Amino acid sequence: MKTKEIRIAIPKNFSWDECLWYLDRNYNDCLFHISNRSITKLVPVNGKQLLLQVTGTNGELIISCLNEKLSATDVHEVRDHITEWLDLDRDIKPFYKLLKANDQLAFMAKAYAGLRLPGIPDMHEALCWCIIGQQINLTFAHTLKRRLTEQYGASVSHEGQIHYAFPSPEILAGLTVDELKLLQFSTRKAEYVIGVSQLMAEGTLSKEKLLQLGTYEERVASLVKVRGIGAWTANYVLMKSLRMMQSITYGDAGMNKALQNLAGFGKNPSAQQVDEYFKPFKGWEAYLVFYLWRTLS
DNA sequence: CCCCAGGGCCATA
DNA sequence: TATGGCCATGGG
Repeated sequence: MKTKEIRIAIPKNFSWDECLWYLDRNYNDCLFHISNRSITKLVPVNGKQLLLQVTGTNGELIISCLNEKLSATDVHEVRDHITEWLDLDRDIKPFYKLLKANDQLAFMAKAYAGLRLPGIPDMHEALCWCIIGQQINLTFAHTLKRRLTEQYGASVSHEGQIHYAFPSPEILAGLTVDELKLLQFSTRKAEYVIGVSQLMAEGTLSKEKLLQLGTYEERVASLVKVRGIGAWTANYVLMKSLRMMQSITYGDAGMNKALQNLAGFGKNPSAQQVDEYFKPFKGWEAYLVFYLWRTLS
């Protein structure tokens, strides 16, 4: 069943080890498996759930599909998906130049050399993940995500292991608050997840519609109108799903903690303080947030 | 027992 | 507009 391997050349300033380390750090994520320096995950392509295995070697990423034969179109889509997921097309050298110009942050360019910002291409998944993660610790957030995914997500079994995809908007849109409370969602989280899923299932809210809005501010404003989406969630989603590099997750507990550790910030810095600190990193704010998170693990 | 976690809504003034 | 209570749960 194994199809021909797809190979993607590894760009400069990319480290597969850093990528693996970050994705595998401590939380037992339910949406991929890592073993032997390979990541295996389900990826929706052309209406199919492809079980892809990605391995980094010297100079290239090798991707194979474990459960389907790939058409030429599939191959093209897979290549695009992986490239976007791992942010392979970005030249991050300018970011490192900015890091090195900052005494407090210069160490990151070396310590985390080649670390890319992994995305969440599926905006529905990104939104739900944010809602789940609001105001609770990441360990419990991952527990909730796992329960939701194992209960309602599509799955593919391969060599004794079950691989899950995040549940579709249509499935979650049809749930009741009580069904999610059984998984230990709070009433609010349940309402938000169902509400967002309904908007996405009916097409009122979509990545495409968001992309049609020209500016960053318009996109934030559009997202924040939705119940359950505040400034933090909007920025997180623009960062991870639309890959907007100017995203700053204002109020983020992790980011604040890192700024406290590295830059002597107080517990709850204002948006203005954060903006001031980020000012030299124009166009790379999302990467700075991500590297700040990296210091916490 | 307390407080805080990769927040956001809602009531109140 | 600003502030405070509330939410579910686990860990320190």
